[in-house]
Amino acid sequence: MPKSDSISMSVIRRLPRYYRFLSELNDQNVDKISSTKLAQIMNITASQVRQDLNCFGGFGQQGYGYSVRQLQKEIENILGLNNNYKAIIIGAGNFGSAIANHLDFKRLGFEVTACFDKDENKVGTQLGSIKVKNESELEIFLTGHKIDAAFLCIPKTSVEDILGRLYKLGIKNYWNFSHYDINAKYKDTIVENVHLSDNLMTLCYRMNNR
Amino acid sequence: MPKSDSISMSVIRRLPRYYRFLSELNDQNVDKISSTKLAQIMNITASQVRQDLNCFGGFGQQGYGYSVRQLQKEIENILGLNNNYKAIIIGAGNFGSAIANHLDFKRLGFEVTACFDKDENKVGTQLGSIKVKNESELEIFLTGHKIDAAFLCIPKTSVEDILGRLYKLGIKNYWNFSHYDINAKYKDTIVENVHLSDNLMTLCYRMNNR
DNA sequence: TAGATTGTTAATCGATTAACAATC
DNA sequence: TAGATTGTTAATCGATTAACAATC
Repeated sequence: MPKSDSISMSVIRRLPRYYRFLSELNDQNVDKISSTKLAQIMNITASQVRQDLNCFGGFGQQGYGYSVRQLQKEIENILGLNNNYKAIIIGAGNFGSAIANHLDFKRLGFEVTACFDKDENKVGTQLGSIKVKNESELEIFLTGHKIDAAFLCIPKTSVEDILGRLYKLGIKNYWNFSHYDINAKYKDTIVENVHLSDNLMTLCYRMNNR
Repeated sequence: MPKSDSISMSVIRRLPRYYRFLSELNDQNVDKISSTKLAQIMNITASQVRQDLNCFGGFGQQGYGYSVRQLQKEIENILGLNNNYKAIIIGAGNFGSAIANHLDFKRLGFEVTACFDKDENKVGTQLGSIKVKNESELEIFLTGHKIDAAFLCIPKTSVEDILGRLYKLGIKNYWNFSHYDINAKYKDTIVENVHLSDNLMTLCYRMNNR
């Protein structure tokens, strides 16, 4: 029963964190929790917890609190984690294999169905449970399969070309590990960027300005 | 000539992005730029550019703009990118090797001087230009070398133990790829977290709520 | 019913944008 | 000098926190 309209990005980016904490509480067989208690654990304010949750509906019960299990399920639905979106990984290098091997995509709303690389030496090798295909097969593959998103694990210099091909084939959702500004080029795309070097520079700043 | 006092995190997290764009402009031999032009390129407002930069000093010249080279250098200093902070990588798995092989630490303010793993099969192998040491050698190594930061590329379950050891040995700065809440346990640490799964869930939300 | 805790409105705080005087 | 563009103050906007009436 979403109230939505338009939820602010600040709220949205906190949802995965709520989900993590609720999953943990659920695993510990905690079955109810108040906004005050949850706020304490997460190190935020109770007001924020209630405001955030109420963007999507009244999941609590006055005088009682929230059902952990129910709230976890609600957020799971809000995030859309059971969509099983079909994704492909572009680039079977270190980052490609890092995410393929360590992330539990199923639980994050995705299923990775293929991986592509242009390096002949990588083609045919195994990336987690899937086999690396030659990048030249991209068009054939995407014509035959409905793919929802692409995870770009290639350097900025390689993005331009491959992005053009992916976009032409209808891919509009990207998880981007490069510094290429996808959204500037293609306005109707949804892009989440992972800027590791920006993150590391921020650490450097904070160390430098302790 | 820092004005500082206390710069907000919003501003700080934008600095690496300014630095990237300025480096690029500099590489293209652009030697002056106005806040309006820079804002255009970066897709933000000119007001924000001027406000942000003026947190640290008056780097521009009225009627002219900013010297690209000078501004890039200023931000480099603000970020502290020439500190050459000594860091160690904990975990020689996919993420450890991904960052070791793909990030140019020197240009990001760091130098990775060692890598540790508890897996006997990984010990002795090469990670980029450094050799993987056994985690049991941690204490000996850290007693002999002044290390400024640790990059944790291990799963949450392994963090507790190793973090206790690192903290005891005086390491207070962390780049953290796990979901372990370092700062909750050790208040006087500086921590930058990389929560890839949170990021991916956000992509899922945005696809689900297009 | 009394106690607890939500949902929601109002107050505060901080961040972004606009405006313009200072000045190169 | 006239034109351009900064540095900075003021206005606006949005996000967070506080307060409390509704209600389980």
